[in-house]
Formats: sequence, structure tokens, C-alpha cells
Amino acid sequence: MGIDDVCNTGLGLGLGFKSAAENRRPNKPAATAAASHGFEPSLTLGLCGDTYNQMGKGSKDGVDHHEVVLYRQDSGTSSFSNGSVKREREVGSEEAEIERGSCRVVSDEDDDGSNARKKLRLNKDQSALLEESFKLHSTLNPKQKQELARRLNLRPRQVEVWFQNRRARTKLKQTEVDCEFLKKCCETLTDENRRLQKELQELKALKLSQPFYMQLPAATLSMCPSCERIGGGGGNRAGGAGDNHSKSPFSMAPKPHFFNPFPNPSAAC
DNA sequence: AGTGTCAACATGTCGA
DNA sequence: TCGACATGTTGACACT
Repeated sequence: MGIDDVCNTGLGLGLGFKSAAENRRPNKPAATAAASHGFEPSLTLGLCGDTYNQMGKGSKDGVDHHEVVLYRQDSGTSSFSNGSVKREREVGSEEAEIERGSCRVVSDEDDDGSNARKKLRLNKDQSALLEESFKLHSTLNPKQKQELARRLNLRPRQVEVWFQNRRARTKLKQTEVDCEFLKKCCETLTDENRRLQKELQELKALKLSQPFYMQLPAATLSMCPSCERIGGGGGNRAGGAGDNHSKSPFSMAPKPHFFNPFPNPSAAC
């Protein structure tokens, strides 16, 4: 995978630094050491299109998950966590009733009194429709959520959770891509730095082997581009009146070139 | 048994 | 204040 591949994601990438004070989540445990120094690397991403729609789920493992199983919560004695009970209570009344009745396919264990949480697996059709919706908009308004839940025979809360997780996966994937991209940039810069260091050494060696006048600071010397005579800096005394001597400082250094570690960034990202 | 995936949840932040 | 969201975590499940 080349950099071009990386950059054909339809996403915009910006790299820079921002102050820790600008961090919208200063309390995050993931805060870096860099942040503690007042600045931290900032990656700015712009989603120009959904790059990861191919990240299909459900049937990815080659198994059709046509059975929809929900865990029991209605008893209020779920061993999963108090949080789930709390959430169910928060969801409360109407929606909870709708949700319970909407998509539940009871598993065998449902009858044995087990309180273990059962993992819901979305079937192919549900996954496909969710993915399709996600392509259109990665966030849903309440009306869209309700409608989608109705079409999927799922609870609105499940649709909401699916979209949250989907966004998180997309972001994670993009972060991985960005990481690879930055690694390549780092490698390129390291190579370039090595090359420039070598060039500098060569220039230093060359300077030592030059005659005295050529070792003078470049600013004190100038050379007429036409006659190639060397004159003292600031005086232009090498030429007579009316001559066309340039005031450009003479330099033995090869023509500088500027290296761009980010190949064609505007076109790429 | 170890591991990856993913639905579901907890928590903190932000904007209306 | 509340709803929406981002992010990190948990636990069930499938696969090796």
C-alpha cells in the first residue's frame, strides 16, 4: 500500500499542533505526554465520503446470523450490570415496551431462568440496511432513528447504539490509516534528513579545501554573473562604473532544493 | 484456552 | 438542563 493508496480515501488530513487548552476533552485518560507540555499533535480529518463501507459486519465471519437474540432484562434481576437495568428504566415506559415487543426472538436459555446477557446478532438484511443508512448519513435524527428501527424491527436504542459503534469503528480505522501515513512521512523525512546531513558534511569538507578567499563568509563575496570575477561584499568594487555586477552573494553551495515530505498533499487528500 | 468482533453500556463533553 | 455524541469498557459469541 503506497501513500497514494492511503490518500485515496476521500478524506482530508491535516497535521499540526494545538494547545492542550484547546483539547475539547482535557480529562480524557488518553491524554498524551505531549499534551502535558502544552501542545499535542493534532490530526484533522475530514470525511469526504464513507471510506469504510466495505467494513461489513455480521456475515463477515461467514456465518449467517439470522437468529436475533436479546438478553433478558425484564426481570430486573439481570446479572449483567445494574447499568443495564438502569438504562432500561431510563428508556422507560413506552419505548421500552415497544422495544421489548419489537424484535425479540427468545433463545432456549430464556426458559431456564438464566440471567446471562445474550448477544444480539444482526442478520444480513438488518446489517445491509443499517450500512445503507450510514452511507447516507452517519448520524440520525430521532425521526430517522424511529423509522429505521421500525423497518429493521429493532429498538430505536439498538439503532442508536449501532450508529455510535459504527462511527467509532470508522474513526478507529481512519486513525490506523493516518498512522500508517504518518509513519511513511516519518520514514521519508528521516531519509531526507540523512541525505542532507551527508550533503552538509561534503560541503564542509569542500569548504576546507578551498582557497582562503573562498572561505570568506558568503555575504562578503559577490561574483559578477557575466564576468565571474569575485568582488568584496558591499562594495562591488570589482567592476567599474556602469558595469552590471550583481549584488547577489556568491555561494559555492549547490542550488538548494526544497523537499516536500508530503507528496502532493493537496491532490492527495 | 486464546483471541477477535461487536452489541451494549458508562461516562464525560458540548451545544441548544 | 437535556439530548446527542465521542470514547472507553464489558461481556457474549465465534473462530482458531
